[in-house]
Amino acid sequence: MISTSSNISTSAKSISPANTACTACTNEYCLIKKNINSSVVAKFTEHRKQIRCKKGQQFIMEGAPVTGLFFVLKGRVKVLRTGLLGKEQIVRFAKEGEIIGHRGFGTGEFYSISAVALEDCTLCYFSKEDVQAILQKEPALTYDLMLFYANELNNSEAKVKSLSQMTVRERVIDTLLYVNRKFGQQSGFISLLLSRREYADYAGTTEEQIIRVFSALKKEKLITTKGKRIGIINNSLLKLEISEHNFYLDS
DNA sequence: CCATTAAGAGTGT
DNA sequence: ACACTCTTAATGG
Repeated sequence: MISTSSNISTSAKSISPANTACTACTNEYCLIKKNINSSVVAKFTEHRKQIRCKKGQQFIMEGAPVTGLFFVLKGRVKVLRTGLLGKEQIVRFAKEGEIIGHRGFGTGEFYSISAVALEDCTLCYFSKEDVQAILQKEPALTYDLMLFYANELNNSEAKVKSLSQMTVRERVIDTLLYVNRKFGQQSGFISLLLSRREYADYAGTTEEQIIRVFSALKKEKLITTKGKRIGIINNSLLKLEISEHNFYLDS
């Protein structure tokens, strides 16, 4: 994808000009950015740290003590819980502007989830103490966070239902629609690259089942695949198939 | 640039 | 779940 010219980029990455202030941030979905006009929030953001994360890198470890809160500035992330025999259950996927690690607040001393970068990411980090202080002082921000929590709860309830009441095929379709809705398509394929294994970990099945359902859907001309890439051909038919479970949408 | 290897996608049992 | 083939991506000269 990238041209063959080699040594130009080597020096660039060690420089860190990019601790751009939140005021200059282009990320309109971020709760902090949304409330940046408050002077209290603006001051709070001075303590922000920016972290770069390579693809595959884990930046929150389940069971580790809670130290702070992450916002995704750029890139995509998977949030997961590890089950009994190291089997991982992907709880959700996150993109720009989303919050990771928010459950550790209040009584929680330890992270209940792990988070790993699906692509090269840059994250914004705030310490637990800073976040707790700002939430006491800034109702508008706290309210926005509460809305986020409510939405998260709705999603997780929907997920319980999908895992307990849907067939494998329906869960796979549900997963495809979710990822497609959230990340969209680019030139006919879902813009987020996931392995079959990761689809399985989200849908609560095995890799083999995912592959089989995918090839069935492919035969039925509902989707198309090219390597890891998945394209949705007939969105409305797919929706129809799970409509009796009336999933109401999460973003 | 090509050759070798490793990783992941598919399929049958 | 396992074994196997086939395809694609990564590595190294």
